Amino acid sequence: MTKRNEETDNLQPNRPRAKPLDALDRKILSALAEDSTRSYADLGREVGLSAPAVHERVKRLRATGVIKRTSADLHGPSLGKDFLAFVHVEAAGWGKTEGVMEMARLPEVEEVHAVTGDTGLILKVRMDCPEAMEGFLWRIYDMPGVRSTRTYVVLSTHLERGVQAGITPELSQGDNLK
Amino acid sequence: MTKRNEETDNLQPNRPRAKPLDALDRKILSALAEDSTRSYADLGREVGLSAPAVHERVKRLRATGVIKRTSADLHGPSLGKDFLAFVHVEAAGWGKTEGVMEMARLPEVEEVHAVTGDTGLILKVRMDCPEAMEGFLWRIYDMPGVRSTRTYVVLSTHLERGVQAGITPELSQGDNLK
DNA sequence: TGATGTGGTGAATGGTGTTCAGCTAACCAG
DNA sequence: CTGGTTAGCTGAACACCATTCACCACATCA
Repeated sequence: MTKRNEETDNLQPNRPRAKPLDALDRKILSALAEDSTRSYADLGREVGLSAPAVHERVKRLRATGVIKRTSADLHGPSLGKDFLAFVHVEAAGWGKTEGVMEMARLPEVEEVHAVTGDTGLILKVRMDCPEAMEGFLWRIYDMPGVRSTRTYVVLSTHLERGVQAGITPELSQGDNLK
Repeated sequence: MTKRNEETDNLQPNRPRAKPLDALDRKILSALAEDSTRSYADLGREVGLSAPAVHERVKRLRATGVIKRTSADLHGPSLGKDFLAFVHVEAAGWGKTEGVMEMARLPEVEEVHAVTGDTGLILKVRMDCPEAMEGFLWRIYDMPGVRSTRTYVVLSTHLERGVQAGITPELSQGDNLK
């Protein structure tokens, strides 16, 4: 029944961050990042807490935006999207303006990043077939300011996962020692 | 409890695919990709089915691998991972051998793709700070066969989402007409 | 036409999410 | 040192939801 509060996702670094995430939080996050269908009782058994305690923490992690959302990860090829590519876009003079939002609206686009280096924008796009790619690139070129693109077609994906919680102690420099 | 069966992800188009995914399946998938905490009764109300019917379909979609898993999407900066980058790796003579698996074991690495174009491998990596990036690149260079790398530091992310179900009818060319 | 299988429904049930009152320990002010 | 306040955990209670089941409708096919 969780409401969709996705507007606070990665736009703001999340305002109401009061608690600095202790080791138990990280364990819970790590487990939920792997499989969010596990019961609170189950998680509690693993980290040494009661079910309501785990529930309380997860609720807080959601509210503070540490858990952006919980989603089903779909298999591209099963949905007819056999074609994955990264597209580097070189555009003139729009930092985070209209053009970026326009790209984000295209259903093929999964990621849009502004980057340093020999390009300005990196897009991750997934679609049916190479022909669809051609049409997609035309649409990109139609956008004002787009100078050039470079496409990297993915031949095989060997790893594709979300943000890792990272339970290694050296990652957090003052959390669980209290 | 889901094991990491990422090696069968888009290498095979998934074996036990019997059903060709009708429009209702896509609606359900689209909804679950947005928010997998919604109840079956709720989903059923949206697509016009009873709760057990939706449950049956979701169970099948899981079994056939269309739903790879359901996971909590974490917020990098809240976990101390403020630094995101794409690394292009040029390596000599290993297609999908040991080196790729070695990279996938590094906790900073979120994605590994073999691509066409002026590079061989694209890595998506997330870590604490630029200093960590330096150490990471050293480890990459230590791997046998690595010739060169090119790093694109992400300045801002404007979109980051999973595979879209794509309910637009023209995407599937012969699915729901039976 | 009758057998078979697929996929749906509504009702029943067991498990899980969720709430609540109370307990404990830490912290702070007096 | 002591009393008040707060944060966070626990076990019990409750409501809701996932899951199962028997039954049914419809399409397919011998």
